[in-house]
Amino acid sequence: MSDPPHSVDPVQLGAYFALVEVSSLLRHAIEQQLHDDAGLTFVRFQILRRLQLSTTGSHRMTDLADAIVFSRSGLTYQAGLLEKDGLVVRARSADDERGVTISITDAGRALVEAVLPGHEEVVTGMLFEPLSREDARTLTDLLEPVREHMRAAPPRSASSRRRKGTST
Amino acid sequence: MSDPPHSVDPVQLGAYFALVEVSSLLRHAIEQQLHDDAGLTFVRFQILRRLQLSTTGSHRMTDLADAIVFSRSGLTYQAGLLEKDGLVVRARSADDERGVTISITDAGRALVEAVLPGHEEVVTGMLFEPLSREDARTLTDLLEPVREHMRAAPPRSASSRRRKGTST
DNA sequence: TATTGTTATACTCTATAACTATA
DNA sequence: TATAGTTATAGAGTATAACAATA
Repeated sequence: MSDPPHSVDPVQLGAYFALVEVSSLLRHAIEQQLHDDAGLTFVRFQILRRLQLSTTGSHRMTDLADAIVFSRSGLTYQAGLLEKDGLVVRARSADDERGVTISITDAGRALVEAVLPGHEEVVTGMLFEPLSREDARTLTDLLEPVREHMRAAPPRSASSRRRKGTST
Repeated sequence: MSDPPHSVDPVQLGAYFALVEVSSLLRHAIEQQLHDDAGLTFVRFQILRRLQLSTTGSHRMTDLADAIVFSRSGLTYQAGLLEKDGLVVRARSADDERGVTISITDAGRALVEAVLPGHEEVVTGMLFEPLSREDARTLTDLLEPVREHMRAAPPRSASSRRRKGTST
């Protein structure tokens, strides 16, 4: 019972548990702050933030879905909510008539700007209070390769469609 | 426009983004593996794992809810599902007649044991492939204080029973 | 009176499959 | 035929508030 065939590195296990717990607690706190301050969910905030960080303020729907690990229909749903509030706009892509380009509006930018301070306050207070700046850098250095590694493996939102009816 | 009143440490910001993205991607992958291999959600798996790790194989409901950052009603719901499948049992606490003690069953332990290898495979493959053992230890060393710090702050989910040392 | 856990409810979110249109 | 996005649908999960029982 306590000696299963799979010998796990306890160090890894500890890191994994800590990561899960920390991100879970952080996520909860963020979710609440965003909700209270701007009526935003974390998902919608992420969408807005991604758009805002983009040079063009725009993204292709599928790309965005991939970036946030979402099904396309899920993104359509969230985009609909954001659009209804005037925070984003959708339009057919210029280069590809099949595509849809979602763009952040001025109101969207303003909202992000308005929430950011409180958002960062939560993040700073919860995540970085016990960490030095150097620690933060170390954390990034550790997680950045992991992120790239995870992104390299393609759990794409589009792949689900491909693997499905493709008996051909 | 590029000089808002809130000056954020870009290093911290990077660490935060990386953490969010990594944990999100990891969570998705885990969720899928647990579902495919055992029909478990991440939340239910966490409940079982917590119980299994406990010396007694048991926990008080509220304690468990706190541990997993859940509302008590949410835990009641999940516990109901687990109990229906014979993976846990609930009984009135011996010392406190108001309380309920939830315990993992043999079937529950067996299921956890059965899923663990695949689970760890996912975690190892996604999270630790780009990390050395030393990196993993560093990661833990960074996140452990954060976890404790977060735990020290009053959890929002437990607001209804927040009278710890406050007021009165 | 405060706390524990459950219930009832209402709501949000997510994924799947079918559908339209473009490539 | 394959891809991009939407829609319809259906199910799961969560929190809140009211409630019963115990401290």
